Amino acid sequence: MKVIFMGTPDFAVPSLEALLQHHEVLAVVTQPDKPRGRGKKMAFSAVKERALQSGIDVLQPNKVRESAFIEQLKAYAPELIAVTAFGQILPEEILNMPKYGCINVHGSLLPKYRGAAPLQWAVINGEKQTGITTMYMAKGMDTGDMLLKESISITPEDTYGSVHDKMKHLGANLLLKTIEGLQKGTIVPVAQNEKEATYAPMLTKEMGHIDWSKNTQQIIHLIHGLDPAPTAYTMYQGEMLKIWQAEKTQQISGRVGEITAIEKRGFVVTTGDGSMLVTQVQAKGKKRMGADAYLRGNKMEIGTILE
RNA sequence: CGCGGAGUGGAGCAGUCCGGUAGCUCGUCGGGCUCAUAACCCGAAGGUCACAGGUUCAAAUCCUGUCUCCGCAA
Repeated sequence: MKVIFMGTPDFAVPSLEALLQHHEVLAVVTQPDKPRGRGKKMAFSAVKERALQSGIDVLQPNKVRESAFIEQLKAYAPELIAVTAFGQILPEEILNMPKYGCINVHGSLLPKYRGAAPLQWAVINGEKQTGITTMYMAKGMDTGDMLLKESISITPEDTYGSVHDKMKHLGANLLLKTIEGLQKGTIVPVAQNEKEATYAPMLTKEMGHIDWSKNTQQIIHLIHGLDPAPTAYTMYQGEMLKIWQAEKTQQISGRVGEITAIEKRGFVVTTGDGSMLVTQVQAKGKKRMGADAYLRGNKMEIGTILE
């Protein structure tokens, strides 16, 4: 099938690769290059990098709703537009353009977790299961009729990063199955139950600021859900200290956020419902390291309050 | 040229301002104590102080350049 693919980050790359193998990719649409990283160098999106490798046309409109871009798209005469984590809202003119429609690969079991950060929120909320849903795109945010769905379990050790890596491949596979089903006419679109809809808004840095009055388990879910970015952190002696790993441990009485013990593997902090052993951290300007290593060069005082 | 921090035995750090025998907390190895131990005691090994030049009687430390890593901001 003649397809145009829209996507931007690493999550979308497997979807593009799947299409390259099984369909005719007319062009790839991705976000404009932006200065990124240390030294403000211009960087291509992950999808653009991959598209260039295969010599596919790359379109990078600032706004997809500009008429010039829409005309450009029309000229390709796509039969279907596939979208995975693109980052821009498509106007109706584009949604109605291809014969097989515009389909989206979304990282949750819709109608749960509509929005920008479904994977992170599923982990933060301690969900035991999540998945990929493919759907027809509609005007609203992730409100279109659902096509196929496949679930995957979230283990207690899973982080946003690990779920992300599993899901991006699941998404690519489901995208292929969906296109195949649409061609054969074997898929029956199902409307989403609006009453069950929930939202997963974009994450902010501030969300990573740990509230020690929360339960240990909630804090651990937050740490996992924000790993590898934007990362959970606490304030120690006025500096940001990122917390990468922690586990529930035997309770030691203390005030919320107080460091109550220094152990072999890390330090113990009082939470809203008990104590938590922090085992991996990262100080400003330093690498991520085991809390035991951190403690060798940075003596923490028992009784210090983390904020 | 966006701002900033850092490269010192296997790990994390001190020492750098005010040049002059490389230190701390761990780990490792050997021995001891112990019913036993991740605990304790004694001892040992292990470092071209990121790299390249320069200044000096003498450089981890001062000067110049390079490489790498990291935080912030985007």
